[in-house]
Amino acid sequence: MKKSSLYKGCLEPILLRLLKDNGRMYGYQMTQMVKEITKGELNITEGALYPLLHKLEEQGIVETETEMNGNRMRKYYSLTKAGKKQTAVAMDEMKAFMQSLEFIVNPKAIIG
Amino acid sequence: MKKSSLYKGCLEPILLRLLKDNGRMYGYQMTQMVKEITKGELNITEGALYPLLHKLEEQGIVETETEMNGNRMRKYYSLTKAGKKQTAVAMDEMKAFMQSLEFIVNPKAIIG
DNA sequence: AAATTATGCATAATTTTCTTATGTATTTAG
DNA sequence: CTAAATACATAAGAAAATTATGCATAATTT
Repeated sequence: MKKSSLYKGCLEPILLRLLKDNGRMYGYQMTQMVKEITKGELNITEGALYPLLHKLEEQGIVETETEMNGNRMRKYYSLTKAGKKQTAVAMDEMKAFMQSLEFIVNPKAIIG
Repeated sequence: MKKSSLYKGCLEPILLRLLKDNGRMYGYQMTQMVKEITKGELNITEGALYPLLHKLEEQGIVETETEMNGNRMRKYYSLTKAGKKQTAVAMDEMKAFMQSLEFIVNPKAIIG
């Protein structure tokens, strides 16, 4: 098993958390921030990131603004009103998920 | 996003933890125990469980003994020596994974 | 000055991992 | 006596990632 396979399925809540905390971010920035926060544990690949961001935009969860930084394009993403509601739900689900997996890292938790 | 998608990639460490703690288990028993531990949060489907168990056996991580319980078959799985080593590694990875995702459920953790 | 790395987006092909559906068979509960 | 639970297995399909590829500019290294 690849270590990275653990993150499968968690990318969406990760992105929602970033946008919730930082308001407005562009894709590359998200990859760098996650790398920093997780101390290199998680490196989001572009092939996973961009298609997901596009899906979230289609679903009306995020909206975009494209800006030029010198000659380079940046596409900024931010949560819509609906996206903020969805994020709250996702955070609750994530919390429940983490708690239900506690027994793996701390098996004694199920005894006491 | 389906709630259950969060668990993607986590099934293998879950099974390894169960076998580590309980020594010897059969498939159906694993599904029931996980359902109980997670208070119904996680229901392992047979289509995910059995193929994975077979893969782990091929890889020499688990070994099996088939027993008859009345007229019904039970296929018991237990960790091999190599499987125990692999489990220790997997538990460490799982711990790192959970910690690196802490910021999602508890964003203030990255400040203090 | 040239080459490499970093920044920044995007998509296609493939793989991994799961869900859903199907199949077989015995036991228990209503 | 029928439905649900127990117990295994596999195939078809979907979901979500990795890997590979492509384009382009900026900064850094050699």
